[in-house]
Amino acid sequence: MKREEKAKKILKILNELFPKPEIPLTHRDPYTFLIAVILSQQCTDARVNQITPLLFEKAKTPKEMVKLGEKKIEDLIRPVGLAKTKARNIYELSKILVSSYDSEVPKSFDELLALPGVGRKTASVLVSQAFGEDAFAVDTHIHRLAKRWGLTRGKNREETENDLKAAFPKKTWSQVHLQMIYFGRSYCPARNHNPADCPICSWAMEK
DNA sequence: AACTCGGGGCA
DNA sequence: TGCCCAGAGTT
Repeated sequence: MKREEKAKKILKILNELFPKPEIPLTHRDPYTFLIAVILSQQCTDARVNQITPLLFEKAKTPKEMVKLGEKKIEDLIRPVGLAKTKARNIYELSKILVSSYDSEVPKSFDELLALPGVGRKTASVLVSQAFGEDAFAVDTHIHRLAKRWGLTRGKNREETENDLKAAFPKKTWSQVHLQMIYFGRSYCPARNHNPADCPICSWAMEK
């Protein structure tokens, strides 16, 4: 099957299964979204969702976070793992936002990348999901699906990102990114995956 | 590009 | 208990 044809069929299935994917509440405010994404690093959503209400009740702006202090942050986020590192990053990052960005979250990939605790993945998620830029944030989940669907032969993230961008129309990138994450959770998990039961792998998977 | 790091999940 | 893995940071 030709790539455009395959991508079209995949788009159709994703749109049927996840029409207009809902952006979770925390995503609407860039600062709390950024913090939630950092907390999600190497951690399940369930754990993050359990602690964000408590954290944001205490501090939901950079200024309040700085005031709360590193130690208190660490105590509040303990269940997400890597609490010490994440608390330090969140604290330092919040100080930088206050001092250099007028307490706003910067909107460019490069500025985000320069913040402590923000790497390629977190910066990509921010620009695509909070700031509406057309982007893919390739993490292992996205990578896994792209490989299984034969959309990339890539071994690294960069290559996968380029292949996905080539496969789908630009204005769909951010939405497809979200849909792929939801699809991966429900139909195409990392483990215990049976291609025959997956609405896309069942026909798209190569050999 | 390859390695390190701290910690979660799972056998 | 040990192996694997995600994602940031470092070299």
